[in-house]
Formats: sequence, C-alpha cells, structure tokens
Amino acid sequence: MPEGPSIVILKEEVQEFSGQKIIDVSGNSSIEIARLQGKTIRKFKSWGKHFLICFDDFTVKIHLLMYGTYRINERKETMPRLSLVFANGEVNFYTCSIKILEGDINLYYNWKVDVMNENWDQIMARQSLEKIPKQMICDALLDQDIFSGVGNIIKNEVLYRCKIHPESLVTKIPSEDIQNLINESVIYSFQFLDWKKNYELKKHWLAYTKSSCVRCDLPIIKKYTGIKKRKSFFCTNCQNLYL
DNA sequence: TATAATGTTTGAAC
DNA sequence: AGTTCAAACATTAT
Repeated sequence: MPEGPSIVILKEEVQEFSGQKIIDVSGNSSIEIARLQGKTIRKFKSWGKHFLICFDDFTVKIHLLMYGTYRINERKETMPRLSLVFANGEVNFYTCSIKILEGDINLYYNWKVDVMNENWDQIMARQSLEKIPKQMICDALLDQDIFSGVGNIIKNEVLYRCKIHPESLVTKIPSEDIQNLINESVIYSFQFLDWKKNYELKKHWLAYTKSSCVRCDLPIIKKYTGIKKRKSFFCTNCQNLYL
C-alpha cells in the first residue's frame, strides 16, 4: 500500500474530517485511543510514509507498513486498529502501526527531507549523501532520513530512469547523475501520485517487476541488493555501475 | 497452495 | 557498549 504518494492521497481523502470533532473512537490499537474521544482534529499532515493526525497537544502517527489499509465511510470485515467517527462520516485504519507523539509535531520531524513536502531541500539531500560515501545508492534512496517517502518502487524506477545501477557506490556516482537522481526522486513521486489517482500506476513501470528492458530488450536483473536487501530490478546494459 | 510483496521496529547475538 | 542481523508483525494477489 504505502510509499509517500499513497500517504498524500490518504491525506487528501480525509480532508472532509479536518476540523471535525471525534464523536466515537474504537479499535484494537495498543495505544490509549479513548484519549481521542471528543477531540477536534486540527490538521492532517504527512511525512514520507507517516500519516499524522494532529490535535492541540499531541499527534497520532499512523504507519501503514507493508499491508496497512484504510476505508473512508465504510468498513472491512475485520476489526479496525483505529476507527474514528465524525458527524459527517468515519475513517477506519487496519493493520497499521499507531503511536502518539506528545507536544509540538515540528520537534519530531524534519520536513526538509520529505521529497513531497513543500519544504523539501535538495541541498540537504546532497549533503546527507556526502556523509555516506561508501553506501550503495539503492540503500541511500530508501533511507527515510534522506529521501523520506521513497519506497522500493520509486527506488527502482528512479534508478532506471537515471541509468544508474542500484549497487553503485554513492561517492563514485558522477555529481551530475546524483543531482539528476535527486531531481527525479521528486518528479517521479509526483507522477506516482497522479498515476495512482488514475489507477494506472503499474502501467507506467519501466523496471519494477519487468522481465525485459524497454530500452534494449535485454533481461531485467532481479536481485536483492544492498544492506537493506530489498529487491532491485535493473538492466546491466543500460544502467551504469559506479564502483 | 506456497510465495512474495509499495516496510519498520525490536531484541538477540556478537 | 555499540553494531548487526534476523525475526516479528500482518494481508492479499499471483
């Protein structure tokens, strides 16, 4: 379910509940959800893959992890982890991680590292990459403290677009290619957003889950790469390996 | 039916 | 004590 763009969609879909009072709360979350009863939602925010429900003095952080889902104005068969009912509807979250962050949300998050945030700072991304010269770029792209919101699909697609082999070492990649990669991580994330809204995300995949390269027709290599051992899909003919 | 998949935290092991 | 790694969590489509 969730890479950054999917959380942005979630945020947009619940806007009708922004400013609403929670008239009923339930769910099997381990947090003290009764605390939300009667509270008014001040704002919905997102930071990468984190979905944030902000109240006056605290914030509920929801992470959909790999299998998390949600329903708006409908329910699944299973009990929600968290269900919020308002005068004008309800939102239900399933199989997700939920935590409460006390106090000012700005003290928890650096908005500059969220590729889809208005405060995204590509200079900071460059600087962060300079601090991990020996890492593989496939790991760096998944680093939520550098490219918050980027997941395995975006990782693979951006590397393919930029013609960079996922196992390339950060410091060995030419500066222009690094810059291109940073730019594309944002561009692709917003395209992902549009495509997903139109239910045509998969149609645009060039490398992820593909079996042959659309540029040269040679086989796409599938391999668990880097420290994070997430699967990479790449063309050894079209993507340069910098070691 | 077994497998793999858009992810992260935790705690054991070293 | 600091680092590393695999297990755990959990759902659905192929």
